[in-house]
Amino acid sequence: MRTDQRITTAMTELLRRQGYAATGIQQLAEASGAPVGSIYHHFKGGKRAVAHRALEESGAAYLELLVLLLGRYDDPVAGIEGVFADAAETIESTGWANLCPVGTVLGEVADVEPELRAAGDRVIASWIEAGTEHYERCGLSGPDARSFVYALVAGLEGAFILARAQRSREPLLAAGRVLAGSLAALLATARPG
Amino acid sequence: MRTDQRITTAMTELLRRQGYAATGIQQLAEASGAPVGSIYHHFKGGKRAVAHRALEESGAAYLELLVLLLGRYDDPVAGIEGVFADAAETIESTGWANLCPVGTVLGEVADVEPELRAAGDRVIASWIEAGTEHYERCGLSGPDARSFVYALVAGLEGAFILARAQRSREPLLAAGRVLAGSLAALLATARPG
DNA sequence: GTCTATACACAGATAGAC
DNA sequence: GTCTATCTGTGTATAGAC
Repeated sequence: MRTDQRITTAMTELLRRQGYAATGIQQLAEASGAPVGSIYHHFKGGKRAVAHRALEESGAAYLELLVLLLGRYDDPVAGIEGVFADAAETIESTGWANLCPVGTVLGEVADVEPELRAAGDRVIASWIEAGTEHYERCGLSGPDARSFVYALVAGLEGAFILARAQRSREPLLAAGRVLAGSLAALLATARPG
Repeated sequence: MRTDQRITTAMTELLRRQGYAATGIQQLAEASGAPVGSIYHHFKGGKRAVAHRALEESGAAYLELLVLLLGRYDDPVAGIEGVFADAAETIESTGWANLCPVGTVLGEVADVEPELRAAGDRVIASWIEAGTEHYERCGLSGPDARSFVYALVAGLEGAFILARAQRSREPLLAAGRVLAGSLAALLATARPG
């Protein structure tokens, strides 16, 4: 694997576990196997630039994953419960590590790192757009689809936090159940009968 | 105001804005007006102890606030939309600062600060318990109430992140709309007719 | 209980040999 | 493109005068 890719991947993992501020260049060097000088060679902007790349990469990966997971079932309602159940299983099996560095980092730096906030903004916008199209194809109106996707992403990110804090799958399973019910109700009114 | 209270209050504000790792003792001293030595005098455990206290205090404050806001309307569904609308207005008027230091800090330190994670766990448990009782009184079954409260708290925390990242009220308003609809559906099946 | 000075480790970043 | 040594600032924490 190329050096810059190894650095980005290591950064993603560190952001997941401990966030942006607590992650040091030295630690990144150890985790990636690349010496400090190499990091600055590949990323002129230093730590911030590496994090920027890591957010973009994670954002794109989750965009693919989300669409894949949601489309896995014929029934959209089952798809929602499936996504949350999968997340619950994964998060426990990783020892309650965060699944999404984007949410963690944005919560931490949105007020103090304009560049990273803007990168996260673009990532989230891409999720909302793709999700909205997905649920429009399922039969929801544009506004309903968009609202539901915001609730879905917010519910996922929030439930990640609760699940990690409580070391329990319950927050994810509960949020999935409620959002699945919500989608069922929206679909029922959208295509009555 | 007492010195230890000033320190705790300043820490809460700093945690909100920039999280735990990025907040230094020196910065806390400046923000609180108390010199470094006084911080260590009042909080033997240093930075971690101050953050611990700040989380407990914020948790208790939000417990009161949440119950107050939810009970403000006779109609529980209107209460949900009211909470999210209020949050949207407040978050914008503060320049997109985080409203809840608990979520931010937990996302950042859950894997690396066991003491703070445990403190946050207790705070969240207190929210879930109080919220569950509230919605049981509204007519939901115990399991439905508990699931809905998890979805509610997760939706709030997640929407805070999205709203700050996008500098938009839309995530909060959208999540509120969806969760209000979800509660309406749950109430309709709980007390038919 | 308040405040200053300081110890010691480590941060991010850079220069320059290889 | 890789790696080492190092610069400068800041981090947490403490000792001890007041």
